Amino acid sequence: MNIGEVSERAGLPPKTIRYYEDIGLVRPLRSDNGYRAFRESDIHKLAFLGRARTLGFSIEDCRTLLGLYEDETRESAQVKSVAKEHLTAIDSKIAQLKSMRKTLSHLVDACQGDHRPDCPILEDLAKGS
Amino acid sequence: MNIGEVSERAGLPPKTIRYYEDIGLVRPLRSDNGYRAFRESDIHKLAFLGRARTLGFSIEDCRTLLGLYEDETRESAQVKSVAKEHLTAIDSKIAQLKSMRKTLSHLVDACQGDHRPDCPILEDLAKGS
DNA sequence: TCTAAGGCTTCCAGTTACAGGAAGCTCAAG
DNA sequence: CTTGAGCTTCCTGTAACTGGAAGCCTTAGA
Repeated sequence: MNIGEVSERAGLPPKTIRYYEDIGLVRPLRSDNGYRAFRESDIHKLAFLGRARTLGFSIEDCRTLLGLYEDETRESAQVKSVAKEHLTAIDSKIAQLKSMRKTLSHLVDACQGDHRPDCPILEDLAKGS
Repeated sequence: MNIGEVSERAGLPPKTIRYYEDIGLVRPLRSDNGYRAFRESDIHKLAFLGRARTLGFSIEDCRTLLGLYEDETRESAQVKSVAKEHLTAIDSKIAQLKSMRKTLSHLVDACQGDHRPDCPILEDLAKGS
């Protein structure tokens, strides 16, 4: 199967698929004309990767997860460990964003947003909280 | 004042300060020995930038905000507009992270995390939600 | 006076996960 | 036989820095 169809079926842009091959996440065969020839197993892997990326896992995490997926001797604890660390990272990102959001929304509310130059947002940035 | 002291006073690493000069956010003078010579106004700007970055504004937003800050003829509506757009972006990032968090925490909870290979996390990634 | 340690300089590479675009080969249709 | 779509590789750019190398400047101590 050519990259175009794979792209549709796996839900990933061709550029991304080529990139994943570049970094060794998938290894499609090649046809005589030089085109990539994907097997069902490649598509399966790509879809796996797409879903892992949707959950926010880094490429390196994805590589690890894919390795574990293909390793019959894995222990679920290994998978869980990767996922838990990622969950922690997500939590701290959320906390950071919420903190930004809080400050920023106060400032936005305090700003008149009219034609005059006076602005609490700039004042805050200028002198700190 | 040299970059080291400015770094401490503005709370930004020297590398970052040099970078900000590179991209034209600050324009410190130069001493005869070639060292950067920062004025109080430079430090003030750098601190402003540091706080704007802490609130998650992009460098380009920071450039805009700094420009507005120094523009006596600004209208607060311009500032508010930048801030509101950023707030919206923050909100959608939070929403996205929360969505990831929800799925992922369900999966993590469902995974035994023991020595056996069976893992709901991998199963989910393999076949999608 | 010489030296060694910092601090400063510039410049180049690496990071993350791709996207855009150019130049050129291949294939299917009319 | 030509045209257009699809494929290939390769190079560049993105965001916002960080790390490191090579080398100049300054200052304190032996």
